[in-house]
Amino acid sequence: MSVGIRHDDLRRRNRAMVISAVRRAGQPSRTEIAATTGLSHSTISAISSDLIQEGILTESKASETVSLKRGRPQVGLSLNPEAAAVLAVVLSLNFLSVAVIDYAGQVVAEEQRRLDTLTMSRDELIDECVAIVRRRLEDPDLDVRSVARIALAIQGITDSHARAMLWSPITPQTNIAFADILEREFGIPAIMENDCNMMAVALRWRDPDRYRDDFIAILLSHGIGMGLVLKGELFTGTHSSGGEFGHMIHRPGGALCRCGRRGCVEAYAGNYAIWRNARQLSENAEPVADVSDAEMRALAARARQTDGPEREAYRRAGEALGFGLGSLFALIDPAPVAMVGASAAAFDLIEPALREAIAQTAGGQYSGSISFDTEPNELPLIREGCAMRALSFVDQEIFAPGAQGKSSTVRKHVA
Amino acid sequence: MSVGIRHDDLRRRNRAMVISAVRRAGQPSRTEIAATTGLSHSTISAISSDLIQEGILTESKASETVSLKRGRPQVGLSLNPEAAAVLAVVLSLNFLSVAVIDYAGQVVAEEQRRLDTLTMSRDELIDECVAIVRRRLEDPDLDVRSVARIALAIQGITDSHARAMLWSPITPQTNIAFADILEREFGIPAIMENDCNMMAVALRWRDPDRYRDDFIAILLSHGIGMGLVLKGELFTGTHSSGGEFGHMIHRPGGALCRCGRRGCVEAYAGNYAIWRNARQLSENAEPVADVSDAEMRALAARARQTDGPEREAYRRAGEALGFGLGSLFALIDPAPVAMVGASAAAFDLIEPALREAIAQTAGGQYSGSISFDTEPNELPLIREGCAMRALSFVDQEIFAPGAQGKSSTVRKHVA
DNA sequence: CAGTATTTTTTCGAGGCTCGAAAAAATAGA
DNA sequence: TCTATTTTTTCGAGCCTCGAAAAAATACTG
Repeated sequence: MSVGIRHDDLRRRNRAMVISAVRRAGQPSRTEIAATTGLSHSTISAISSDLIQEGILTESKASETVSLKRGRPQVGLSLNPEAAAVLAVVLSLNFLSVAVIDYAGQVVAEEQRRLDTLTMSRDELIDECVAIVRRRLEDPDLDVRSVARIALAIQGITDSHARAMLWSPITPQTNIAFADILEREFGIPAIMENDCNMMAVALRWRDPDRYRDDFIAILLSHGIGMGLVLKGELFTGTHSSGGEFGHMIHRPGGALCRCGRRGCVEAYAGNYAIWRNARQLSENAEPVADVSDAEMRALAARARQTDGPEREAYRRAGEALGFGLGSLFALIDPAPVAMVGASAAAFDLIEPALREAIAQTAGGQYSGSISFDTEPNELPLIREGCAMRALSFVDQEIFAPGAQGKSSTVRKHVA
Repeated sequence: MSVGIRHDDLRRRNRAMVISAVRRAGQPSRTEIAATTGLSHSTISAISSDLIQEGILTESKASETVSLKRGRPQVGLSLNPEAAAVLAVVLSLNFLSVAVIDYAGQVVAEEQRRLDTLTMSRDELIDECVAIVRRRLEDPDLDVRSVARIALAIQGITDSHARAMLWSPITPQTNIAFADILEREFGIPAIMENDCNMMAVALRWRDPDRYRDDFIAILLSHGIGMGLVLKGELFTGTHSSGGEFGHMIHRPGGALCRCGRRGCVEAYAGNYAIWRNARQLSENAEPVADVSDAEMRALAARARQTDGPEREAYRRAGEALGFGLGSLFALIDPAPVAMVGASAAAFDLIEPALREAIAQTAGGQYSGSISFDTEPNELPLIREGCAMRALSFVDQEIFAPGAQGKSSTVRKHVA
């Protein structure tokens, strides 16, 4: 059962709320914060004065343009970029990238590397991640003491405690506790997140009007992934990152999937599946390890040109996605969908069959109202989500801590 | 964004927590409550003394048997049965029942009625519900002023605000705002809930060890329904009661479902589907309106006796349920499952194919650890859940109200 | 049976927090 | 320069929770 509210929780929670209001609004005045949080002006005044003194917020002569109004002008509050920094590490197929982000959310440094993740050993994989983080931390421009959090996103399944990668299509290795490893190595709290979940987090920040409380982000790539936000909360499984939309069953006993099972949505809609069908190979043909973006673009071009096996392959992908979404909508009610990843550029080929399939399912009654948006470039999205995730942690756990963490390293250096 | 915590919320929340602790534990002492809530002894003392004075809790010389210990004996706190009462109304196929439950959770009166729901008009349906409630409220043994809530459970889809039935298999009528109707008629707050969700609520109260934070209740009946608890919360759709497990797609374009679509899980696992397959009718055959329990028992008996079409029908039901659960487990991770309803008595016929199917899905890696429990009698479960739902409302909204509701009718009569 | 040990519950003062009202600050218009 | 207006801070009041100590209620002990 949930625990009672202690007296000191009050301040902590309201501090967190003020910080979060500032992060959302950018440069709100105290009055605006009072309005959005529902707290009184006096309380906001007290809390924000604390936060400014601690170096977490700064005053900035806000909205000079809007000072057409009479009366004392509003003073904008903004996040102090120097209050902390976080690292966002993204590990995907044959690619590793890291970005340093200041407390206000600006990227201050980054580095990218090509790897051969499929053939690397466990230790090589770990070493590369540790090394790229170390290089960033050794950057003389960066105050290492200010780095408060490392967030690592990976394609694949992570555990629900955000500690480890359990399984990933980018490597044959399994169960690597990246978060624990980085934490031990650098003494900085780390979390391990699923890439699609981070896409969803980023979409929420990018377009809060469209992606508010309930929406779905689907990654159309070599595999099929999903990030799901329900009732304003990232939806995760109880043991793992969950939301393995790509491995819902489309046709029992059907096409061979990369996961070794049969009939998964991915076995019809993943790049390898589209490629396999376009070449008219058997459904039992072993999934290929990778199909280049260029090759997929060529497939899509041919599909647009002539009504051949390529077009049929995309049609089947749409059908699988449609029935999958239909089953999903039976469980959670329809919501806006973002199609992310290289194959989202071919969504025109996928959409007709997808809509036709949804119309045959329980979600069909709403099928007109279901809207799709496409975003071909997943990497920036994942990195952005990762950064926001890490920053939210700093907001809540470090700058609005429970009694035990009152004197953290980070706070000291700012004061 | 969530709202700030005002100062007066504190007491309210902690009051609610104390009440809920008492409801869960039965007869806890103040010391026990302090332990489970994490609040100090002084706080618990203050709050419970308030609650006793207001007639919500009563002291009861607790645990006379356990008074073997030294020291001042613990005084048990329990819910005052007279503090309030709620009505639990359950409307299912051809059947209407109502129960009056006191604040401590004991049934004090009940009434049941057979109807012909499939042929009744909208007004007849509403009138029957209003009439049965009125008869209970006119009972001279009942203090009407103490009735604080009416909860109505129905098979079918309800809206997410718990106001209306949107669609139900028990009647051709749609969109009946039962909650609003009852509320207007009697001036008592009412809610409209989905039957399977109430099953899940009841299971949590009955066996909190097994059904704690994550579990699934599946109704195997004429149709297939589901109640889902995730992270300790009842899972509902954003617009409707959600969790329409029975209408996930098992085989695209497959057997004809009662909902008019094709290939739903229910079209293989609902009573009418089993009956249809056992008779070796076409998958396109119109679903029959009802199959009697006796007939289903006869089918099951034949299936156990000889390896004929009956056994095959149950096998197909198991397969559909298995693939459906497998897809569900891809999204939410495996969890304990309760199979409820008359067909749960035939679960021995269903289970082998079900497990075999799950093993072929993403949930398969855990298939050994997935445990099923059966409960053939859904009605008591639904009523129990309904009652607990209504009582929880009274606990939280009436006895631990926000500033506006401080002087409710109910409170006055108790004081 | 009186005295002691033990456990539960209440009492009481201290310390925090939020709130509303009033004051102070900062600007635009007259 | 003065006034109106809006934002922000200040200040006292009112709650709430907490810890420590006191009070209450029982079992053990000789």
